[in-house]
Amino acid sequence: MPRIGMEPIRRDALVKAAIAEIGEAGSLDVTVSQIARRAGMSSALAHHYFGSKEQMLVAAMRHILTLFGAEVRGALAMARTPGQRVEAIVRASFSSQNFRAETAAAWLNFYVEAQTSEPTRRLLRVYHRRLRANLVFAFRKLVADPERAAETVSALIDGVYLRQVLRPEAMTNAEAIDLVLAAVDRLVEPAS
Amino acid sequence: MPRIGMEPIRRDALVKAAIAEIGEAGSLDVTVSQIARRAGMSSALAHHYFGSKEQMLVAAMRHILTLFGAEVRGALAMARTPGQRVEAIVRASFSSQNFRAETAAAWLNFYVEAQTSEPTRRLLRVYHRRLRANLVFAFRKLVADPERAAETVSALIDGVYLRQVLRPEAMTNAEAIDLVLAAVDRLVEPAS
DNA sequence: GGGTTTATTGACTCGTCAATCAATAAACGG
DNA sequence: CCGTTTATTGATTGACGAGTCAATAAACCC
Repeated sequence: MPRIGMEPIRRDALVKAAIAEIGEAGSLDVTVSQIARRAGMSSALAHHYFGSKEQMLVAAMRHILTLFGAEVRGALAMARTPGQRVEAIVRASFSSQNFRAETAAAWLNFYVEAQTSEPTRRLLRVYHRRLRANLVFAFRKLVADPERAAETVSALIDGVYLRQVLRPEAMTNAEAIDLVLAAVDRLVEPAS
Repeated sequence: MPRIGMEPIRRDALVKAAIAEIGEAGSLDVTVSQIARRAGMSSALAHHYFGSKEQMLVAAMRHILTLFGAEVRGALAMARTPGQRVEAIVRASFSSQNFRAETAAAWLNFYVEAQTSEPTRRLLRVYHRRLRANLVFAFRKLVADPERAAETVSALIDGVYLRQVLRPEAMTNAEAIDLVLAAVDRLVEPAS
């Protein structure tokens, strides 16, 4: 049976299965067996390709961050004015792709993991740095203190996500975008 | 050896030990044995008084929320104007008591736990509701849409906490208060 | 002061789970 | 073709941890 060149296919399937499983369970306490079963293979094979559970989870996280980064870049490419850049970032952050209970759950758990796993922490910091840099750049022409504005908006985004975990029914992604953009308006207007 | 009337003392010691242990580990994956040892007793005794690990963790969380609620109430009692009420809530949220890496870590883990534990979820929702009600009341005389302002500020507070988990050195509690109060000013000013 | 209640623990059970291994088999390469 | 590499899994190991239990003993109560 062994067709060759399985490695990338298997790894990919495992990463996707891991994300689905984490989202569904709402926790990182998912077993390698569960993930492997969902990806259609034995747990032994999962270990064969990833070596350890931690490395598998890091790969899953990297995958999510990559998708997210691509979405932000795509939205930014369309923006012409500084205001549009901020809006693009906010909209990408709450795209229906990203703003779902299971994705929020996965994020939350990565934060927890980051407290004890150095690679995870590094990855999350990279994401933070990028988001922040994008926001600072966008705010540079809009407000007196772009660093502070960027800090405020990114904290606000994270906060809205956190609430999504606890009460998924409380806010749609359109409402989330409204809320954050309204706050952005307030941050910007007084300076103009 | 058995002095009587130990129950409240033991329960109290366990709750405090649990919080300390969770904060130190940065995770809810702490064993009952660890907690019990820190509290100076056997794990069997911990089970005797709490029945299960979950109940112990819920008690720990309730304790944190009680302290937090008391602090907010105390600060609110001193406030005379609506603006002072908002400020009181923000300051209490980031009091040096609360705004520490280990407390933030405990919070974060309670959010995770809430995804699978109904009692935990209930408790977190109660906290959210109270904070929100306090903010809405304070904002009523200050802005056109107090609900939205309350939502924005509480999300902002949660977001700043979340960042504290990942980069405890990035922000002092004074800076956190500054950041949030500056945003509050922006939310309020345009309406006046 | 004997029976009941409360405090306390060491030892044990029972699950679970990450990780390893040995075995099987197909594909590949010269 | 035959030796090596790649794919794959069932079975097993080893650790760890929640919860239970029986046993000990002090305190309390009539």
